[in-house]
Amino acid sequence: MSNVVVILKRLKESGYRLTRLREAMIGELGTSKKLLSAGEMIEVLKKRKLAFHKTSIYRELDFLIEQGMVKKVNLGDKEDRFEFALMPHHHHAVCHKCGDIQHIDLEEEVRKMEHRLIRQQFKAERHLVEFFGLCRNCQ
Amino acid sequence: MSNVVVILKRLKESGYRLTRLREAMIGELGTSKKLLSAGEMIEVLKKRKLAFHKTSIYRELDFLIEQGMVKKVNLGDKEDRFEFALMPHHHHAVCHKCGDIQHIDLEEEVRKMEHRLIRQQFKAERHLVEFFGLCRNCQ
DNA sequence: CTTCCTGCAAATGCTTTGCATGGTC
DNA sequence: GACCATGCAAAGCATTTGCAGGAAG
Repeated sequence: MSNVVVILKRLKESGYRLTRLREAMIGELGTSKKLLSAGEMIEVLKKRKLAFHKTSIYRELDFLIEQGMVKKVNLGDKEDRFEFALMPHHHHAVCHKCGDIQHIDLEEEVRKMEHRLIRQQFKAERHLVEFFGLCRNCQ
Repeated sequence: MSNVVVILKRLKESGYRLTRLREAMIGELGTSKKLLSAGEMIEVLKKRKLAFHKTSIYRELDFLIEQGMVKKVNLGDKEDRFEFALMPHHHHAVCHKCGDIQHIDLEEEVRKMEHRLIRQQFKAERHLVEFFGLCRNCQ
């Protein structure tokens, strides 16, 4: 069952409504190859000719985060970006040409980094590990 | 010769002036244990009873970046933070309790990560690798 | 006394809030 | 019909810009 369906189902079970906008936003998050920011979400939905107000996008994103369905990802620019919270912890390789992202597993190397930090008496709890460059199609 | 002195010297040689505010800001960047954001710079200098206008802080930070003396570092929050550009590439271990930072060298592990990406046909050009946790004093 | 620097006021851009209306179940 | 969701207007906040006055050399 796709993440999109799982999320819609959970929200429904919690007594929340399945509105046009909510379904569209969750759908976009599920299919977009890029990590969308609030502004990009607004643009994408405008292109789909949906009628809505910006305010609702910000509110809905906050709502989805509160519900634990979505989480913020920061790629070092000022915009918060959003992705489903359901997937296991991972990192991103972001193509700066087409915006496409690959989800990558770097846990092994991250663990080594954390060990190095322990030797320096720093107890790591959270990290930010993201890469930017060119994807296979854009090289 | 300290970074602070080097920067003041270079600016002077380029025909720029050494004003109270400029010297104070460069001094703070040189001595702060935290990575300062524009807002924090404003607070710190206010505490020192310097008279100045916010605008000047933003303008001066931009100026120092243009001159190549300072660079922006993003730690995944919305605020840009600033540090001297003179030091070699490095990463940060940020204590979320006291804000203190350690500069760390993780080049070896980063190179391994980049190799893993190459195997997935992604050509890495830039990365964001930062850690958050507790420093030796705060554990 | 030149030209760099700064203060101030206002504009910008993104995000949030309050309140009334509308839509979903 | 109840209550969640949305539209709209206005407020907030960090940052930027234009212009005129101030100070470093």
